[in-house]
Amino acid sequence: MQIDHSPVIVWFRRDLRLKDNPALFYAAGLLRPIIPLYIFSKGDPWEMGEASQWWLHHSLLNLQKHLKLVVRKGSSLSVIKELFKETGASEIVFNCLYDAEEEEVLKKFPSKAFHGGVLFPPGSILTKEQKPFKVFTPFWNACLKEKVRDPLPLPRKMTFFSKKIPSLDLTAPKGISFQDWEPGEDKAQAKLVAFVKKRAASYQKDRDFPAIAGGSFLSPYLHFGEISPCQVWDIAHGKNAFLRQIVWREFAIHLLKAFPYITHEPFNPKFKAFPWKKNAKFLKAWQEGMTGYPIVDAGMRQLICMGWMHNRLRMIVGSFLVKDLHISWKEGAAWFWEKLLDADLANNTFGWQWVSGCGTDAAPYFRIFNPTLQGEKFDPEGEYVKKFVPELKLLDKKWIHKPWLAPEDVLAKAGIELGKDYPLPIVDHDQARKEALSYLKEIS
DNA sequence: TGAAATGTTGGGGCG
DNA sequence: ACGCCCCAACATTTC
Repeated sequence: MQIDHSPVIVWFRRDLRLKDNPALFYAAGLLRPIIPLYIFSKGDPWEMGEASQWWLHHSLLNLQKHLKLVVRKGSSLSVIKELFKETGASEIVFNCLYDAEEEEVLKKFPSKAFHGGVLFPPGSILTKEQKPFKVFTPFWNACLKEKVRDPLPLPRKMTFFSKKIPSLDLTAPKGISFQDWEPGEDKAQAKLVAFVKKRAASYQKDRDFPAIAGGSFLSPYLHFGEISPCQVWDIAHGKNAFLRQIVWREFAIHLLKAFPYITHEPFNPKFKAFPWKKNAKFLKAWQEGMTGYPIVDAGMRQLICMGWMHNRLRMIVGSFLVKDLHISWKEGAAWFWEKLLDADLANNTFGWQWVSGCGTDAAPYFRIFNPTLQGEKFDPEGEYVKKFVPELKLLDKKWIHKPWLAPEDVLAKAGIELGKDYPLPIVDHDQARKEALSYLKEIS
């Protein structure tokens, strides 16, 4: 019998790990030379934002330590075609992202796709009527009834294609760096273990308070596949408050697969008529964290300096953009896409449609966050605000979430002149809220 | 994973 | 002691 020694291409995308990587595990099991490939895909309509590019760069460097990664640039289809020709490869394998590109690859090349990045393949969790779930809780309950696959170990033996073939050098994106983060599979694993051991038990209690490091900080690792949801499920078994969040991610992925248009259109068609405002000045103030509402500004500034924002703040700043400034959720989604290390098309789209009330299982439109009350409830000491809005550092906690109401002498003592050291509110929340509610009436 | 507006109740001040 | 009123505290409805 003739033994097949032709190489097999493992196409890495957002599964930048060795453990629990079904495509890689399969390829290793073939006992044929592996060509690990990464493509900087040109012409991608969702090209990565600057923060994500930084993360990706470091993740690829990390992956390169363990594999002979071939790095190319171009359209994925032509790069793959070229590589088949150059190497005599007989097959390409990958983990699905459920995008249009991979469907083309499946059609055009001998290939095999795996569901390495999800708990369950999109389309496999359905209602009794065999339709996608549109409400989270029933989806969650349905997931709990299913068995999540066990994580795969490291492939025991991998042989890499030995012939030298062209590969681009990785170059760091310029002028950007985040010290709070360490990309890489090992770090992801360590973070998960530390979280489950030390903080998962108090997650439910702590998760809403941005001054407390109550979360897992796994989102960028999950986005780039340095850790898989199955690994999380396995280790965090039974920690349901936390696992719910993993299932929100799953829910968003399944929804985007079922309704791909939601990246650019509201799921609820009534919202097509919403009179969104174009206001460059307000948008800029929001982006820079200069709205005059301390909790909003703290969140927006955390995003810029950390490439990440606390979940509670994502809701608050989202609500503010959409319901106080009346600017479209798409502008918010675009800014998050640019600035988040964990920017994820499914999560980002879902989150923004949720907060603006036009999505599936969305917050009802009239559920409008009051930035002052949210601040007082979830950052009662003002620690979070003071960390990211240092010009308010000396202000008493009584006024920290509403400096425009503070008496003159209190402001003077804290060294703050409103309108100079820190902005006055760019809109009046109460009035903006009423305006938003009247727009709702118009469209419903 | 909200908050404002409106309704209800009950304690206490006061004539 | 009694009724009246005020309003805080809580509950319900509405957006």
